[in-house]
Amino acid sequence: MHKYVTIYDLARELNLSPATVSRGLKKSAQLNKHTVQRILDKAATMGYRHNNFASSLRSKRTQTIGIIVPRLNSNFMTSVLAGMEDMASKEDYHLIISQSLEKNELEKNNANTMFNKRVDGLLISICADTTDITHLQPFFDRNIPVVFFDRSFPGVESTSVVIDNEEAAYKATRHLIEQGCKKIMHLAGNLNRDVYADRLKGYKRALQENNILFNEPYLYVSALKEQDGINAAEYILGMPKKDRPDAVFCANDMSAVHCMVHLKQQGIKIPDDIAFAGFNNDAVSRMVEPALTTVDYPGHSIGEVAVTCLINLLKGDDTIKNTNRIILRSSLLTRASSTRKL
Amino acid sequence: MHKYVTIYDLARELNLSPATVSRGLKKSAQLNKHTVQRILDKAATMGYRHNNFASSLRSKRTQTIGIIVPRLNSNFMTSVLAGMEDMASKEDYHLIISQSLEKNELEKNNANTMFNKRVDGLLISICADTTDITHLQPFFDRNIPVVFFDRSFPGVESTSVVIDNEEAAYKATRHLIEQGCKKIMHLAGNLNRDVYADRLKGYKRALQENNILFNEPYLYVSALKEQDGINAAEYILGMPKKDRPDAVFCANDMSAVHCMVHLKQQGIKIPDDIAFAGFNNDAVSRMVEPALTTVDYPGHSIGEVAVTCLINLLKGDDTIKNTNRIILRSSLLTRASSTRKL
DNA sequence: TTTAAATTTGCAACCGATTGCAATAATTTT
DNA sequence: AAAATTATTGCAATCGGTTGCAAATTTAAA
Repeated sequence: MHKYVTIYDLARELNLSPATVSRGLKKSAQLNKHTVQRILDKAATMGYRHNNFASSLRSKRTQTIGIIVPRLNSNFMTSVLAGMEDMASKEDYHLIISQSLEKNELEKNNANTMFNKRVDGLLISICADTTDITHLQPFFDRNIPVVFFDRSFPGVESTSVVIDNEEAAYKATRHLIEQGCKKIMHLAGNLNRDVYADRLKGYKRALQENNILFNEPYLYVSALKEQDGINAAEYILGMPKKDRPDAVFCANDMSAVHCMVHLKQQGIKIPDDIAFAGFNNDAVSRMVEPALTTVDYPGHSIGEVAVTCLINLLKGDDTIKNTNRIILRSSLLTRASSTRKL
Repeated sequence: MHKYVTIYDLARELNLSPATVSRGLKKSAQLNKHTVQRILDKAATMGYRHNNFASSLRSKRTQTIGIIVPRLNSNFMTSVLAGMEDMASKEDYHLIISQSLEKNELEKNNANTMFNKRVDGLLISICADTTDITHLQPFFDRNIPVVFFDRSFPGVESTSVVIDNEEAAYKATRHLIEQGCKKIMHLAGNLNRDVYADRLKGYKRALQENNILFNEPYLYVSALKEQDGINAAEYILGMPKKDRPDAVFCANDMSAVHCMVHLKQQGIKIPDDIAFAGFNNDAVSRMVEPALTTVDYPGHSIGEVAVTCLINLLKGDDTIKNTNRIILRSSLLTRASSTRKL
């Protein structure tokens, strides 16, 4: 069982002081280049490893960014994380990832853990049933930067990195209208989350601009999970035939796919009877038949931008401090589920 | 901007020594219960937060478990993580999660980071192109326990938590045979990974027991990704009709679904022309039409067991040290993709 | 009541890296 | 050659808990 090599061990071997070794290991310019090289060489041969605890204890920096997401289980989220990882490692930051599973309780716990682990900054996409962000207060109190991504919290001062959900939803809905649909239903998510509220707005705007009245029964709010898609399908099937929608715009792909599949099993033709559009461009959107029209969400970029933004805050860049909303472009991917031969 | 409260602050306020406060905060039995309560109360009112660095520096324990997975992006993996999280938090351990994206290079980096972060133990599911585990040597050298889960490494001494892939594959294949299929193809993953090698073995055993000769062209090895499923479909379509398989057993759901969908688009009837079975019980298996017969993989349990096992090792439980393979039960979920009306 | 035993609490030396300031050594300048 | 700079390196305090051992206090036994 090896013991850990410390800067004291190196110092002894090299006849230098620990202070010099410490500086040498980070290639301090104030040291003789030759000395630096000797230190690095010796460190390599002796198998020295930096001790983050000693370092963080003293310097009060951890080079760690905490990340809290609702769920890791989506194509979108993994892209976001990949983008974050890319940027962070370039700047020598590590990530600690945790998921709230859409439960406020867990989100609180995670925030607490992150705080105790003394992350230098926090990236968070808040979960569905979060109604206040007092659990982030410790971060605010100590000026630990927090950046929201994807789902931000209304009225918060921190920077958030998002897409224009209203616009994306508008485009998707308009596309359905252009395909000749007039009775468009919307499967919305939890309207407390601005992403879903905004998508609803975009949907309504598209209707309005095309002189279609918003029809309350065509709004179906749920958690957008597997079962919710099926329930929505049942809801549609329960309507008198003449009242059934001729298109459904869903706030995520998961619910869209399940709804679609369930309707298909009941003999409904997609897109001819009912056209479909989703949101996220998850893998399932390409798997289902017909392939699902959806909004391509630039996950990787969101991740990169969020980390960049956070690191700028850590560096004390004030120009970013004032920017409290960064909006990235998304685009509509038109596929067979909504393409009608007019 | 608040300052952090330390045990010295508490000690001063309470007229106690820092040592006593330290013990009080962890409810040491050697302290007077009343004193402990006073300490906890004061800590709460003063907003004391434990400093992990100081603590870890001294105690050489971090209460952190490192986790390296190939990809987070699957139902199976998130279940595993949820299971791990459940167990770990019960024992006051935190998790650091990272993904190798199936790249050995990244896996090495991640292992290195974990090591530098001084995780108390490591849980790892090795990636597809890992051929040696020298990057884990630092852990072995320092007796930091490593537990493999799902995908272990052949010949390694560490404990691994897995399912009986051979048996599961055997059952799936036998099921296809029972449905009357005789020309059964197998989409295998990277055969360097024992999970995939074992599934191939189980497949072969089922054939053998039913006097079906293993036919080389019916083995298709790939990375089992989206495109690979499609390629496999093309491969099948490229065969003379009479040689085409009447069933396909895939080593994961992703490839199965894409292969199925692609074949369907070419007019092949599932399950009548070709029956399908997958592996993992991912969400997509329930989404596709017809729903995919698959092997239910007890992700949550694997996670729980792996963590329990690791924590036992950390506690120095030797009975576990000798157990170097824990095998969990899996079961076959029969769905429409393989059910033939005989 | 005295003594032994058990219960509580404190002392002080860590853990390993960081950093302001001082000291020494090497170069330049006068 | 002496003085002034500049380049290198070291001293020593510090970060905040932890823990073996001793000291002090309380309780039980004699």
